[in-house]
Amino acid sequence: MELYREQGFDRTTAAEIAARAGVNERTFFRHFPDKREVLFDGEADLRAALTQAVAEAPAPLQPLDTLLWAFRKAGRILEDNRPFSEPRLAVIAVTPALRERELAKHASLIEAVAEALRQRDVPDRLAGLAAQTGWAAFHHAAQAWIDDPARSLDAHLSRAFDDLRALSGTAQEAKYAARAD
Amino acid sequence: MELYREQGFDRTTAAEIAARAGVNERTFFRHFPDKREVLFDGEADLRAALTQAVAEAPAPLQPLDTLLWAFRKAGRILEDNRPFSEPRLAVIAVTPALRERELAKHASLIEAVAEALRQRDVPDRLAGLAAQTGWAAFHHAAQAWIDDPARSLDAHLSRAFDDLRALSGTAQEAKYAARAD
DNA sequence: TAAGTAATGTCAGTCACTGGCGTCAAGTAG
DNA sequence: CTACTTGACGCCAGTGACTGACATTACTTA
Repeated sequence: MELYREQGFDRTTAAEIAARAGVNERTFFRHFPDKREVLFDGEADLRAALTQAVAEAPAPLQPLDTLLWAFRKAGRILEDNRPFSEPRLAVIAVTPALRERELAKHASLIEAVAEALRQRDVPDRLAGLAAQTGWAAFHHAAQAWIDDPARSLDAHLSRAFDDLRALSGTAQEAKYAARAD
Repeated sequence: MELYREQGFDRTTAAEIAARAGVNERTFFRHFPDKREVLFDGEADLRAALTQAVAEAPAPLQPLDTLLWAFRKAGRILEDNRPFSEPRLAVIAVTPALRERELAKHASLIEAVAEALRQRDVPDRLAGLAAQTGWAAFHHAAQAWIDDPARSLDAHLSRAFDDLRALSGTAQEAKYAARAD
């Protein structure tokens, strides 16, 4: 992170990172499959938290409500990690190669969430769609929360999921949801 | 494509591709920024078709209906290109590096669609969410269409968007939508 | 403490990609 | 028709991400 922030991702070599960490370059590549992966280490935690939260959600909830519940719960990880994830996201945002990897990670998380939904007897076809849709809302909320930390992540989540529902509703509902911030 | 299909993406070098095309390796990299990009050349066409279709959609439509309309229209490009895109997708599917790039392309298309929606006065916050959500449905439909070409792409699209609506509906609606295939 | 195992260092090699430079072909102005 | 520009291509050398093979060191455990 230090190096990536100082000189940018593209201009820091794997050898530099290894040196800064006090190890050999070869050793670096034994810990991380590639240069990008360094920034996506906590992903396993988030995945575990998410799938577990989906599994633990109250039984009678609808797919999207299940996801909202799960995202609220897993969101605490984000809130706790904000000091770390903020510079991290800044680096990712300005590096196309890292954005690609981020999207791949998200896709993998979405698939895990979809699978967790299927375990809850959400119909197969709906599970994938619900996971992607819910994730989109989650992602929007997280982005809004980064830009505007004054509100809680939960508040941003509620709004994003309301927007989602408004999308499938009537014109009036959609416009209403848009007007109320 | 020949080489990627014969020996896989990872095991074909840029030099081989260049040789097969009868040019120098350096020339290859002057035409494509990198090895992956070769498989994503038609993207500009799809983007143009999509944004134009969104712009041309009947005025009174809701965001998601606008997208359904646009995807139907742009879907013809897919139908016409099926012989090309089928082996292409097969190669992408088995190569993580290519899947990453595909996700990046999709993200870029989604952003273009979102922008097209904003041009139609879809509220800012809703546009991004609608684009991602609609794209998810489109993608599911396209995938289903690849797996089951018996039905038309339009039919798959209708079903996917119905699923989408069912997600925001009541439990009964969702289960009903799932039962009807 | 000795044997075994896992982590690290060293070295050489492959390959994607880049900058610099010379060549050659196709205009284009005069 | 000629001089001049422009653009596509080939050639060469270099950087840097990774990888495999093997030696070495650190750590466990009997």
